[in-house]
Amino acid sequence: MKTSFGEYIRKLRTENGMTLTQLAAQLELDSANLSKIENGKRDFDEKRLEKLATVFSLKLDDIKTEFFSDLFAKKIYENNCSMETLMVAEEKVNYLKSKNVKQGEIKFNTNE
Amino acid sequence: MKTSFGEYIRKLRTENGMTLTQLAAQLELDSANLSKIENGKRDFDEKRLEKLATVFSLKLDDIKTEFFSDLFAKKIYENNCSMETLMVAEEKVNYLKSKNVKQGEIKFNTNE
DNA sequence: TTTATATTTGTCAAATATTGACAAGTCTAA
DNA sequence: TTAGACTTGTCAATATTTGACAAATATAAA
Repeated sequence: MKTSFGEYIRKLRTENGMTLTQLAAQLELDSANLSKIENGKRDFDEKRLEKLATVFSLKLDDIKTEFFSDLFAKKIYENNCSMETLMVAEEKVNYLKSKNVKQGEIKFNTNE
Repeated sequence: MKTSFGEYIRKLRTENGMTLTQLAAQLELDSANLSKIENGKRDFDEKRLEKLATVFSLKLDDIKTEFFSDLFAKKIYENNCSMETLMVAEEKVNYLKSKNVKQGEIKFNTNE
């Protein structure tokens, strides 16, 4: 968990004995760009998360956790955000979820 | 805390008896676009967070918490990420911090 | 109603950012 | 040295975001 997303991919790749060229082909991207991704000089494109999961037979959810947590951590670190930010984010997610459940189901009472 | 960033701005604005035009002028943006921001149809530009803090005499840290937590919550909600994502993000932030403290204290002036 | 102000919505070109692609470089192991 | 793996730099093509303006709607007071 304590790695950047680039390092995470590199680990997966080398553990499976693949070269940059081989993995890049499977992910349908340039090996030079994959190299940059692994070295944190480019971002991995969100739309390829599913391919990545397929190639390494991993659960998409686990890959997403790795991907988005990395995104958040970098933003927080770069912007010197307080750790409270994550707590508030959690509240907000729960709020969004409860708000949307009500929409989907029969709404008996609205909180607004 | 249970509001979008747009709703947060609107609350600040109306509580201070300002019109869209007035606040937009202070933030140096178009009032039509500020309207969209408040209604969640556009994103508030990160580079204006400081101006926002100044206008309402708020601590920049609090505004940042509101802003970034909103960003994260929306991403998590949209992508159906697990809540674990936030825990992992926390670990990663701590890792980035400890990594960089070490750089600052032990390593001197390495440019890589 | 009319008028003035406030807000919303649509659109579009300009400014930015991201991506794909390729060339040329380094590094390592035969 | 050669081959394969990897890295780095660059740039045009795409995509996204932004600023700006016009026009529509809403609200409230006269």
